[in-house]
Amino acid sequence: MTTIRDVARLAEVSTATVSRVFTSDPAVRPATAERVREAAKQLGYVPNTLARSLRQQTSATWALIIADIENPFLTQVTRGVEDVAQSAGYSLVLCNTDEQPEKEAAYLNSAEQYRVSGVLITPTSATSPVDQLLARGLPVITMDRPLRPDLAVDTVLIDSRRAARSAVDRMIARGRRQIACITGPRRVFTASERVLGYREALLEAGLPIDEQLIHYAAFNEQGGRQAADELLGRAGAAPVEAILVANSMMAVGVLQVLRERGLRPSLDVEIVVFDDAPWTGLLTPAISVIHQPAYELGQAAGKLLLDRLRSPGQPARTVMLSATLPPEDDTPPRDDVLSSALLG
Amino acid sequence: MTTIRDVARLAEVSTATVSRVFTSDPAVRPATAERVREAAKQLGYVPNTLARSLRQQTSATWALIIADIENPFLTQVTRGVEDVAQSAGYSLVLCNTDEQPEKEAAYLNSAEQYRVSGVLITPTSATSPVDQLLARGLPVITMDRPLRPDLAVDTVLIDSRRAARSAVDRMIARGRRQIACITGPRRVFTASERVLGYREALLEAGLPIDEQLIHYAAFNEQGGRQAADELLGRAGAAPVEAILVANSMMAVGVLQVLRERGLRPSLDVEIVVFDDAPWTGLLTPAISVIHQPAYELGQAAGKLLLDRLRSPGQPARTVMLSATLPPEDDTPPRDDVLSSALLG
DNA sequence: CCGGTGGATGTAGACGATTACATGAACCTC
DNA sequence: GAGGTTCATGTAATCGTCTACATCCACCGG
Repeated sequence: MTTIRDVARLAEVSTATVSRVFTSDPAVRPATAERVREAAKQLGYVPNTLARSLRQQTSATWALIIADIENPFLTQVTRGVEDVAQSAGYSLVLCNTDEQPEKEAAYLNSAEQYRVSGVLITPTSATSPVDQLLARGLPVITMDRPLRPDLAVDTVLIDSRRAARSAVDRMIARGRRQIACITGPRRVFTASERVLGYREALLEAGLPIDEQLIHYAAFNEQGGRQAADELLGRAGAAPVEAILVANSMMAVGVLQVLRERGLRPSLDVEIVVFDDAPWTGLLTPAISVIHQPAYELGQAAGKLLLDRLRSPGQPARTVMLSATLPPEDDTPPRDDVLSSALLG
Repeated sequence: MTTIRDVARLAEVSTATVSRVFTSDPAVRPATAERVREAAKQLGYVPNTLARSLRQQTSATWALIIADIENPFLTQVTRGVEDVAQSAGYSLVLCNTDEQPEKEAAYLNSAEQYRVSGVLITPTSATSPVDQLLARGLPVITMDRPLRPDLAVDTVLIDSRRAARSAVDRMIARGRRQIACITGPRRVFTASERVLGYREALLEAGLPIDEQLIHYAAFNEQGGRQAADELLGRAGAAPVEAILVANSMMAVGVLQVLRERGLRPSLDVEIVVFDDAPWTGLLTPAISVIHQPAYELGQAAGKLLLDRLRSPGQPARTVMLSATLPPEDDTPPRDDVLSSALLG
């Protein structure tokens, strides 16, 4: 590997001058700079970021720790963060925890070892071990899920409780009564939050809450499948008329089960899903979705991190984005609408 | 930041001993090691990976450069790579090129700066600038798309030409004649390869090839939508009876257009899609998919990299995985099948 | 002509770890 | 008990870069 010394020798200057050229120090005479660049090019010199970061005590890198790289919601969040990072000159190290606290702890630790300049995380739980990072003054931004309130970290959330509530309100208005909720692991904030919204809507409408209709499962297709199987397989129970599903991967599982049981989404069982996966529009009739501003969440998180890096002292901020339920169709789905849409 | 020196002082040993403890050198007496660990814990010491990598001239990190993080095929590839990396003790830096050669070049450059120990890439073209990395002896593994054959890099591919050919064979056997192909950018290997398979099938069946039926577009929903619009909007042309679509994101766009034009997938226009996105099974009737072993591709790539790190000298290898088209239903879809599946 | 000023460049000591080699103590053997 | 061996630990150089400070030189005003 060629080093700064090799370049210095060839260009007949000191290593300091070479370094100045590569850090764009204006004090170097243009002619000298040109000679250095020429030598570097000839030798194929590339600065060693490791050495630079070690010396400067900071690396222009952020760690982005997400719960599941296969979740389209989170990949969109990633895009948002990425765009902000890139435009501000930071690289991104992406870590995938798979919702496992142990993996998460390992990544938090390695973020510290790599001396990244900031960490953005969708924590697996409110008690994720970020204390040590904060104690060192390493900025942490939490996304989509809050951490313990005493930790004072910048936070970006989506108001999914309110969205869940509106969705269930609408189901009730349409006359549904046996309304179920399939959500993620209890420990995950957004999973519980969506159940809260669901409960609020029922309470406010004066409807009873049947705990049998609330299912916590893994935040993936398999989880959705399992929960739907239990929900729909209950002997002697009143038939389920609507289901609020907490994410699009679970929805795939739920819809598969409906299909296997000969139930038609929207017609026999109304389905509302968090996340607007593009395929939801392809079903006939299309199922309802709750749009979450994922890209914007990532962007907002990136900007909070930039702000904090610029002015470390300021108090922690929380940004709340809202999820939206598209305006209701005037014509509620009926069988004849289905046929015409499908056959026509 | 506490350093190895602080720990050494507190534990009353030299920095060498502390280092030995953290690199699990067995030559340290257990009692001493314990004292060191205790001191480290008390001070909250975390080794500085930057310094370690600088000294050891290698960082236990791989760069994974993928074309599109929102492509489910590639996120599955990522999972495969990740699992191999993790079990071998490597960290993964994930970079997203968005199919843009400039971004790709920037990431290749920064991989070099970070002194990663290997690079895995889905190149945006066969001429991606990996020469310099190879010249330095930095292992490069190319995935899903080959690089110039003179470069001698390890390669993992999926035989999508053959899969495309089988899919079109089947369409022909079912009596389709106006068969179209919607694929990705011409520059991308897999995009062109799928067209080749398509052509081969038509040629072999003695059918004419209509260049108007072949559309190159962006590898995303928008691209699929645009290509389908052009394809189906041609005035006075014979109606398209089948479409081979080169990935699942494009398929969403294509299916939207069909829907808008009142055409029923499978019935009016047979659709076969590369990648088995989970939602494809939810359509009625379900559309055909070509299963690509994405996770296995990632795994294979990771293993090739491990092998190469262990024995750098060996000649480059190419692993070819096969894509599979699920066995054909005995009963070709007909309207009555549709109704029973949908209503039943 | 002299002292001062400012601009371009060089010198050398960090940054935080690893590791070849040196050291010294303990133990063994004859 | 001298010499050899082994084991645990210490010393100090090194990885590649940045940067505070020193140096040198040209130029300027009086």
